[in-house]
Amino acid sequence: MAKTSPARTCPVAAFQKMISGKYKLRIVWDLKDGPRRYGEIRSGLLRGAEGSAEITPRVLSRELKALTMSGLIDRKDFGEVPPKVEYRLTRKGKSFVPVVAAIREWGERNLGEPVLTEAAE
Amino acid sequence: MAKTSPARTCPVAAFQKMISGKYKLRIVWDLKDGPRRYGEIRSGLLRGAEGSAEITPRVLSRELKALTMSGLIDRKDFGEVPPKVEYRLTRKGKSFVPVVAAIREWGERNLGEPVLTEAAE
DNA sequence: CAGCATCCTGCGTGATACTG
DNA sequence: CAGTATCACGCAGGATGCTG
Repeated sequence: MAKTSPARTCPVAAFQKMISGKYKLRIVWDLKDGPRRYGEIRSGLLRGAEGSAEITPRVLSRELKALTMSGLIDRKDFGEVPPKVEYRLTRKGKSFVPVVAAIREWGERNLGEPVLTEAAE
Repeated sequence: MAKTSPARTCPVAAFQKMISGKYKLRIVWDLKDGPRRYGEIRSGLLRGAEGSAEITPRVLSRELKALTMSGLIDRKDFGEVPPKVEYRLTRKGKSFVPVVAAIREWGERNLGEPVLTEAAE
């Protein structure tokens, strides 16, 4: 459906869809320091979260696959046993890091504290 | 800082939670130009989306309430009939606009095109 | 006009178990 | 180690109808 439709799927909506999922953003952030293996990502996510119990392989796998299909990360399978797979940011993924950084920065400044609504209530 | 704060609810996770919902980001973006009435927001969201059919009052209402409770927007009820309610960004909400801007900018640059996964790297 | 009440459905996510 | 398969469930979110 090429369509002539000029209505460009609202970038924000597309973004929402791309990062939908509880771990995608954190995975990207985790990979900014370099390639990581499946298990490392998993452990990393666990360390970062105090609330999450465990990330099931099914979920993590899905997130990674989605990120790969979004073109943010790249999967490198070393083949052979024992299995070794590394995930790394693509160029697109790297270009996305600053955005995540902005999000984190803002979040740290405004979400760390218990919502101090300056005039609310 | 109450708590020992070793595991600070990951800002990214908090962010995700805050903007969870299909319209929150777009509502914030819409309000950056100034206060808007309920109906205006609704129409605005419809214009911006080519895919969304209609936003049900139930959903929009919920999003607005959530944003209000997050401290991003402020609800001003003019009372009296006919009902007139305006929503506007709080200081916190305004500080969030640049982040959304970054998201949009990145999205426009990278999500408008059909994912050209650069094989090379 | 700006909502709320009710019903219904798909999907994201967690738990558990198994495999190459 | 790095996944896949199956089951189950909560909840976001759409449809409809009603109200102050």
